[in-house]
Amino acid sequence: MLNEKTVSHSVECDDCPIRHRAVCARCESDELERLEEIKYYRSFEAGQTVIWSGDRMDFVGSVVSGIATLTQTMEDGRTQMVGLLLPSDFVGRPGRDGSAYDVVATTDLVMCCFRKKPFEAMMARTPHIAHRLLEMTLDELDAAREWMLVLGRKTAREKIASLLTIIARRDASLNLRSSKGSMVFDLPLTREAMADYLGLTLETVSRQISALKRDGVISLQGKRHVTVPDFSRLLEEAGDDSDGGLLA
Amino acid sequence: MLNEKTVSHSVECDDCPIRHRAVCARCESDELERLEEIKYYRSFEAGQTVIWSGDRMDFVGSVVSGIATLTQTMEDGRTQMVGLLLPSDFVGRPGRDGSAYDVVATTDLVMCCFRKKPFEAMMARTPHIAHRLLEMTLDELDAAREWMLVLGRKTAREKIASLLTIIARRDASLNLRSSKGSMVFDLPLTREAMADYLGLTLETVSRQISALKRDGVISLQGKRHVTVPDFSRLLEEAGDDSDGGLLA
DNA sequence: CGCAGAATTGATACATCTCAAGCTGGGTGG
DNA sequence: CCACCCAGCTTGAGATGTATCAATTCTGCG
Repeated sequence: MLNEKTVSHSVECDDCPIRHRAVCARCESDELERLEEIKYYRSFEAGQTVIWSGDRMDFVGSVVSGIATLTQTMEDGRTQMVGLLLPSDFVGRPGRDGSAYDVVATTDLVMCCFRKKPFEAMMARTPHIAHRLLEMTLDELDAAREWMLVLGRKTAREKIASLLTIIARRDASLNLRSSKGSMVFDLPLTREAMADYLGLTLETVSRQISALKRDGVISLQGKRHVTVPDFSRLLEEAGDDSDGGLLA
Repeated sequence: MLNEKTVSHSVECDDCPIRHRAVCARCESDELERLEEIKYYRSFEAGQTVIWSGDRMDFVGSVVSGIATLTQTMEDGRTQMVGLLLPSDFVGRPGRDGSAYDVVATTDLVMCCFRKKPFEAMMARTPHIAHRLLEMTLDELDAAREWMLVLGRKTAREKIASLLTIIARRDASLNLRSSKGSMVFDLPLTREAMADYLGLTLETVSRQISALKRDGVISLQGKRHVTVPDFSRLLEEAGDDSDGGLLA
């Protein structure tokens, strides 16, 4: 069942789709060359677990393409998603051996990996990498705190709307199509995964999506393809104050 | 009403209570000297707001003594605490101008501050600081994700128990008294602040504390002083699997 | 002493969960 | 090519945990 592959054919960093967003974004060409020497690719199929919580983790890496999730699970099975990893996001923690979370590929996934030791050594003498990693970590911390507000204080309907705005925004920033108000995108998550993200049950997720559809806030083509006729309306539903920056 | 003071008398870094835990922990003595030149102290009274969300923030700093909270507020007043700042914790984000959160002193508070520009410059040429800040940020991110599980999936009783374990642990790691199973500490938060931390109402917090008292999980002397006769029992109530590391 | 902020307790309302039944659509084997 | 199957999803009815509204009771302090 383990269909993970280590891809050996080398891809040039210069042609890499996440060249300017990932942990290597600030690297000069000579630094990139050294990274190129120690990097390797791994691919995973949709549904595969990349790392188990508690497992020893001897590598770090960036998502090149596809989507993965970070989840925590309690003994009795309750699970909470704590992170959604999109292309350019970083996985792993320099200076720690085990993973604190399960990392699961929700779509087919390609990662650009480094064994931890060489990466740490590289980081120690390459401030560009350390600084970029700090910046990315601070962004993730902000996102996590934003999410704490969603989890702690928003209603089910607001939670769904919040998730939709986030996916819509991320999608827009990747694909650069902001067709004036009307946005279209695919949900990369099952209802159950959305529930785990939002601290809800999948039934409640389904009901609230139906409700938003009934109220004309969104429309669906199939179960995953979403159209948002009026983004500011969606923002209102999410309880977000600012209608600010479509492409923040 | 603004009773904040800038304390001018200089305190030696060598004698600083957070010397070995704060962002400066890894600094050599020459680096410390340069930090000493640009640092200044500010104190705040209990209840005072240190920074308003959205405000321009021209400094960063560390909590030297006292406790502060990081909170987010929605238009309609719903509030979620997203961070609890104890001595040695860092406030502010290099590379960003405004604060995303309200920072409020819940007790009298002393902070060791740096104007942002000089600090950023210092950071750029002092890897010890940048690395320590990365490490601290990663720790905060882990804590935030842990908290997402609490907010999203735990019951009110488990939330209270979780908060108590966290406070107990932090208190123990500061004061180094682990009198074999029986732990004693003060709650640094009002019921309302606890509610804001846990995504509950203050009434529910009060009820669950009463329930834990009734069930012998904790006992109270006054409203703030807590005794935990059996810490592992409290951990069970929190829904945490491991009874692991009292002083992790 | 008496006031004010903090906390407790009670009664009821309501949002979300739980349990259960059906639906839908895409893939597979006969 | 059709029938079936199954994961993913939707919808319903009832149970339950927490919020809400309201009334007291503490506790420290001027």
